[in-house]
Amino acid sequence: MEIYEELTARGLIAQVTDEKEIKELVNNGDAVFYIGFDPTADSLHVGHFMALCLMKRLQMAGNKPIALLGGGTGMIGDPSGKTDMRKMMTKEDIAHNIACFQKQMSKFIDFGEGKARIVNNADWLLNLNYIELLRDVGACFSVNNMLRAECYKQRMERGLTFLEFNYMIMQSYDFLELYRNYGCNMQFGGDDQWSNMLFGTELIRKKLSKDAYAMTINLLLNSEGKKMGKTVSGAVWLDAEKTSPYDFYQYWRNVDDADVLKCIRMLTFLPLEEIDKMSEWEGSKLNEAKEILGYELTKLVHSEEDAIKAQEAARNVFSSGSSSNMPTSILSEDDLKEGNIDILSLLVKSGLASSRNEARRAVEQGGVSVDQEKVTDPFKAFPGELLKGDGMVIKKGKKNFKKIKIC
RNA sequence: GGAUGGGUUCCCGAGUGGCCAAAGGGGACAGACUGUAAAUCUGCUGCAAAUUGCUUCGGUGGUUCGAAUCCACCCCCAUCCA
Repeated sequence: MEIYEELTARGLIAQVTDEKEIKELVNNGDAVFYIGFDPTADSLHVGHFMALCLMKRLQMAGNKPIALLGGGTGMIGDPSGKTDMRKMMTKEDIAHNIACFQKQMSKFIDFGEGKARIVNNADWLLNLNYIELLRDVGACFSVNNMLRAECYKQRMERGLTFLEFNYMIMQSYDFLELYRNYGCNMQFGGDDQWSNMLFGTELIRKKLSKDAYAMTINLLLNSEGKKMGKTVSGAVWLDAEKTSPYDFYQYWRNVDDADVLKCIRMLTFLPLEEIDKMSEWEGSKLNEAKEILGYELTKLVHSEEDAIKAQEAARNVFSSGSSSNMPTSILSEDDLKEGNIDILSLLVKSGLASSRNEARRAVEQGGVSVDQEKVTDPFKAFPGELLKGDGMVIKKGKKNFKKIKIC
């Protein structure tokens, strides 16, 4: 199966400007394509991961990827798909985020000589002259057309600043610039980027009378139509410091039944035949598919070792209650009061509860146990001795475990 | 610049002098049921402490025994007019 067909079969492709041309380019390995990454945080997240996978798949098929870091566009902020104005980032933030992105990306993509490229649009955007730019490319944009673009519709209701309105122009200019300098003939991006990308191809046509192509990938949505990779506390990060491999594994281990297969298909590199077999699985058998999903992704993002550890920790905790590889909190003697520690402090210090009130609630509602024994008295205290050596295991709710030790 | 309507707890949204830590819904959390799923039902949802105290309703001042609520000024958002 050729690469384009595989991408389609995995449900990745959303929209393309010219299917026939793109199929040919990509399958022959003739595409020089770019994907833009806006440095809005100091770590990549699952959404970026999809883009990186796509990059990798296409690279393996002989195409040349360019990762474009938005050091310049980041100064503006993309309004697409956002309901509110973005917070403006400082130059320092952006530079820091870019450095973090670069590091993480090189884990996935081989940026060796002639294989792939990483560029920063700050290099050409920051020194643009306003009047020159207006005369040069501003004349190629019809405001009427821009306002019709889907990505602005929502913002027309809630407010859109001129700053953000210009994002599309900058992104189009990027494409033009990459076409000129690196022969970049294709742009990929999330489906929410579609209109921005179209304007880029149009700009190239107007300025250079050349054809360039655009293709979007489906956003990873769950069965309720919400973006995946988000939790209440924020995104699921690829950085182990921000989302531990265990939590990362657990996120995927816990996806809805309805979403497992889609995730496996879109995010993992497992062969399609194997995935097709799984689609027969039903009921609790799907739990196996979830394990596979968690394992595969943790392996890709972190390492095989982390994946094994996370899987074992999860299995131990949920079946046998054994505590090996369990996430651990280390306390110090200072956390003890007269040699003891009370249950509420344990919950708070281990991070299982964010306040003593919350901890109290959990205890009172029967949701807490220590070393397999339910604790219902919020004043219960434990001697510090128990924390020495192997420590003790504290559980809040069904899925939150922590081993606690002292040293 | 002018007119009008707004800014309430994680979100939406009620509250127009004391009975307000603030209705209702959503979400989150906990319990039951399960498969670490979904749906459903129940509890719970500012912080700390055993009957209490403290902080919160865009900001700053003021009136009052008492302010989310009244007054003044300011900031922000939306709509219409320029």
